This record gives sequence, C-alpha cells and structure tokens, in this order.
Amino acid sequence: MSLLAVFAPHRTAAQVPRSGPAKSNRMKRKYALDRARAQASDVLAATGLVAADAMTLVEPKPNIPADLAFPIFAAAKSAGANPADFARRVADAVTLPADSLLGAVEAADGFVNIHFAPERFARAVLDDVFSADDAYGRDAGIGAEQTLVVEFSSPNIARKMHVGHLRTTVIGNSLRNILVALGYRVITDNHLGDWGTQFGSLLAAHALWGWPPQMETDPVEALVQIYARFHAAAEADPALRDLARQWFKRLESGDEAARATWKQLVKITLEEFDRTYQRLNITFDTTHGESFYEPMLESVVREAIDKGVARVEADGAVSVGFGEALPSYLLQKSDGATLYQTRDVATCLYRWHEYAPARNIYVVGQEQTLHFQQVFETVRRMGYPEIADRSVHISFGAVTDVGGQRFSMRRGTAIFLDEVLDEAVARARQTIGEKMAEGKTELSEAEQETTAEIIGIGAIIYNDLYQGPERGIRFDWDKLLSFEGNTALYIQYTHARCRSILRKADLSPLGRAGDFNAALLTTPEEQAVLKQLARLPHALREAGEKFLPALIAEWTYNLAREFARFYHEHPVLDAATPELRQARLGLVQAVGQGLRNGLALLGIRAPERM
RNA sequence: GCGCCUGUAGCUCAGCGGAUAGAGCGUUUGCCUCCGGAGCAAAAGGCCAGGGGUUCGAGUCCCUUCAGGCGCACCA
Repeated sequence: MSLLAVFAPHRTAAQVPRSGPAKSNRMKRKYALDRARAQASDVLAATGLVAADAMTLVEPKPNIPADLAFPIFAAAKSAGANPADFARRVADAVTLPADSLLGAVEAADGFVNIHFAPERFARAVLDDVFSADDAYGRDAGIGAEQTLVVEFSSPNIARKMHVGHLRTTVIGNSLRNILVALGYRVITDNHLGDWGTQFGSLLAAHALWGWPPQMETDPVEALVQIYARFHAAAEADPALRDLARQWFKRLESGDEAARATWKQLVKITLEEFDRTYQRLNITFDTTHGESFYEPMLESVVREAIDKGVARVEADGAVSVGFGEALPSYLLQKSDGATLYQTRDVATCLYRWHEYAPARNIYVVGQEQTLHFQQVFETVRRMGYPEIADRSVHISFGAVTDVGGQRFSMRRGTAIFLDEVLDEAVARARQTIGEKMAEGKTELSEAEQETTAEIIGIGAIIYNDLYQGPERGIRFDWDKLLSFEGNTALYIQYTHARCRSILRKADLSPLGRAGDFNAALLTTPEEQAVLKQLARLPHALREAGEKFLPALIAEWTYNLAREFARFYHEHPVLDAATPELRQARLGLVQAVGQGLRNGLALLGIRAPERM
C-alpha cells in the first residue's frame, strides 16, 4: 500500500464531529448558579425596559454586597436616561416569582444588584453536590463525546526526566482530567524522544564497550554515563562521530541487532519513567514516540514536494518557505535524513487520520512556538486546513534557577524529577514527624509513609498549577516545598479537617441534601462557602475552554479558604440546635466533596487524615 | 533585525471592558479551657513599567517607547 494513501483525507469534515463549544444548551447540565443567572436574565427582560441581547450579568467584586449585578450603562444610554435613574426604574419594575433563587433586586448607582434567596440557594447548591458526589461540577454536555488528543510530558529515551519536564507533565495531566470531566473523549499521547542521531551514539558506544556494570542496578543512569563517555571520546576522535552515524543508519534501515538494542533502551527507560508517572498518578493512552512515525516520513516529504509546499534545494535538502508570514525551515537534511519537524508534520497528519480530533493539543514549552506554527502551517498548505485549525499549542514559560539561569544537562545543573519528588516527600515526612511529636496528629507508620507521599507530590503538582502557564517559573526549593498559604497542603489539610469532623459526628452517611434542612445555612460565612461551592461548574467549563488548570487550583483554594473562615466562626458539632448541627454537617460534607473533586482535577490526592 | 511571551504590593502571583485593584510569602499585632493553630483575624505596603488613544467607564482593548525571557534551516 502506498504510504500516501495513509494520509488521504478519507474522512471528510462533514463526517467529523464539529469542534467548538457545545451547540445545544439542552445538553448542558444546569447547576444552581446557571439557573440563578437565567432567572435573573428572565426577570430583567420581563420588565420590558432592557433588551434581552443587551443583558450582560457580571459577578460583583467581593466588597459589593450582591450576588449578581447588571451594569446598566449601555441600556441607559440607548434609552436616553441617566444611569442611576434608569437602574432604579428597572429595579422597581422587577417582580420575582415565589420560588425564585433570587431574593431581592435593588439599584446601586449604575448597577442593578441582585441578591440570592439564601434558603433556596443553599438548598439548590447542596442538592447539586449531593446528587452528583464525585461527579459534582462535571458537564458531559460540553464535550459531547468529541475526541481530543492531548500530547504532553514527552521525555527523551536514555535520559532522565528533569525539572524541565515537570510543567508539561503536570499541566497536561490536569488538562486531561478537566477535559474528561467535560465529556470529551481524550486520548493522551506521550511523544517520546526515541529517535535521532543520539541513538547512533548509544549503539556505537555499546558496540565498543558493552554496557557498564551499573546497567543492572540503575540502567538509565548507566545510559546517561555511557552517552557522556562516548560524547567525550568523540571530541578527541572524530572517527567516532562517523561510527555513530553509521549505527543510526543501521537502525533506520532496520538492522536487526541495532533494532533489538534500541528496543532494549526504550524498554528500560520507559520502565523507569513509568515508576515516576505512577507516583504522579498519570497514565497515557499511547506512547507513540518519534520512531512510530518513521515509516511515514518519506511519503510526508514527497507529498509536501508534490503539492508544492516544499521544494528541493540544490544540495538536496528539502525546505518549506512561507514568504513573509513565517521563517522557512527544513523538512529533510541534505544527506537525506529527516528532522524533528518532519516527524511532527507526520504526527499531526497521523492524528487527523486516526482520530479526526476536535482538538489536537500540544502541551510543550514556549520555545517551540515557532516550530508549531511552522508545522501547523505546513499541514494547512498540504491541504488539511481542518487539522491545522484544530491544532493548538499550549505553551508555558521555562523553568529557571533562582538566578534566572536555565537548567542545563550539559553544564550539569539539571535537577532530576525523581530528586524533586523524593525531596518533597522527605520534607513532608519530616513535617509529619514534627506534628506527631507535638501530639497534633496520630498516624501509623504506614500512614505516615503514604501521607508523606501524598503531601509531597501534591505540593509539587500544585506549585506548577496554581499560576498561569505563560510566565516562566523560578525553581525555588523553599517556595516549592512550602506548606503554608496557597499550597496543596492547605487544601488537603482543610479536607482532612472536614473528614475529621464527620468522623467525630459519628452519624450514618448523610446521603442526600433532603436529610437535613439546608435552609438553615444563612449566615454570611455559610453563604460564602455555598457560593464558592456553586462556582465549580463554571470554573471547570472555563478551565476547559481556556486550557487553564490554574482556574481549578484557584477555585479549590478559595473553597478551602471560605470554609476555614466559616469553621473558625461557627461550631458544627456543638451547634445551637440538632437541626443546625445536621445542616452544618451537610455543608462540611459537601465542602469535603468539593475539595476532593477540585484536587482530583489537578491530579492531587486528598487524604482522610494527615 | 524580525516574531512570540512577560512587566500589578519588598518577593511569588490572581484580576472575564464595570463599583473602593486582590491572595500567598515576608513584616507588625491579636486569637489554642473550644469540632485538627499545617489555622483565623487585623495593620502596614500600589502613579497596575512609561507615554498616547478608543470608551459613559481601561490594570484589562488599540498604538508606541522601555525592560526581561525565548525563538528565528541541516539539534530535539
């Protein structure tokens, strides 16, 4: 079969699920806040004073005593009225149905401020949480089973993962969780660096010296060292470079011995990577490395040339030019070898053929922005605008040391990922030891170990997710392993307290919101907790739309904060009446659920006690 | 030189064209007879890099200058 046929667009756009936001509101799950907003729009429209399409509701800042606000300036202008007067007229004209989630409407300068009815709002929110539990916040209608590909992590074979791999790994995994929660069918792919001339060096080194003894105990370290040794030797003896090239050529042409050794390298390294992924609770659907696309490269290059997208230079190299739009790049070297870019063009086309994804997402550092622009544009010009349009590069800033220097393998300044995880867990274990000594917690030996792992790993993940990806981040041990303030530990700790209260209450599972009277939860602190709880669905949708896990981190942290305020202010177990105690226990359980759901979306576990 | 990203409190960062710009860390100060103090509360700290513009309204949008990071063909 011609390899060209592989890329024939046998799926037309019409057969493919359409990308973009879900088309039908009916598909979307309606949560309390959605309903409240819809009701607010309805009652404002019913006044006849405001056109429905001119209505934008905003969430007022915390210092404004209101739950929703309608800035009336634009409407006032088109009505030719003074904003403050017009706001008053609109507010006076509003009538609320008896069962509305809204409790009061008032004018405030140029705004119409809307307050929720605390009792009905409390019931609606807790009913949402208890009817969904682990699924609270999810909205399968958004993704509606559309397929997405998310590529992330993508370390190199025969190397160790280092801090530079942290961001892509952690962001990519959380993105996957978020998109799955939104009803997408997500395919995660680890685009391993398992091909290229460096494997020629490794094969040559192996042929010359055999594997070092360390291969038995720490194989990847052994590979790193033998590679460094070969590299040094080649400096002195250029003939070794040719040897490496020959070995790579043998590998490329399918030489069985070369192939077998290479496979061994891949296997050994992947086993080590898998241990790290397991600690981070990450799995991949596919681990198509660059080698996977090797058989397709020749036809990709030929197709690009045939379609006039690429051209053969005098020296035999194949280049792609974009005129003024982008710098040109090479699809094939003058010696006939392919490049990283060639494999990415093939990858992009392969995914289109295989999955026809609504989005093809690359979680890769910002230094590759131009690379992806070139790849996507090449694919577009080759006649696949659909996949080009649907491919997105989620970029993020580089990790540098405290002095702003990038980490470098060559300079020996790289910090390995496992070191980071081990250090974080060790630090957590030490802190647990201190708390034990202070008598603040009681955990068995085994619990201490698992809890230290959960806390340490959680700290690492959260440190990378709590801020947006665009900025570069400085790798600062103290900040990374800080257990105070806006950290995973604060959230985990709050969760553990929720669970502790519920254990002490010693009641049969609360079950549904109907088992207690949520309408009793009307204090400002309780309402603040409920409101934050109610915002999860919105935060999740937005995180999915913008590919921003940071929004989930922010939501979860704020829920923990609101709960801590409530908890400090109001007794739960010793509440004034049994009914109030029961209602507050319901709130505690809902918060625990919310924190757990938020952390789960980030890829962080929530311990029962710590 | 061209392109992309960033510039908000001492530090690390939120901030969707709407009201008095918010957190965490650090600093100062209160709060453990009380459901876990790994917590809560309060104070101090800002010409939102500079300059123009658009708008009823700009940290947010546009233009421009400056500063930092990254990238721009035979590595990945």
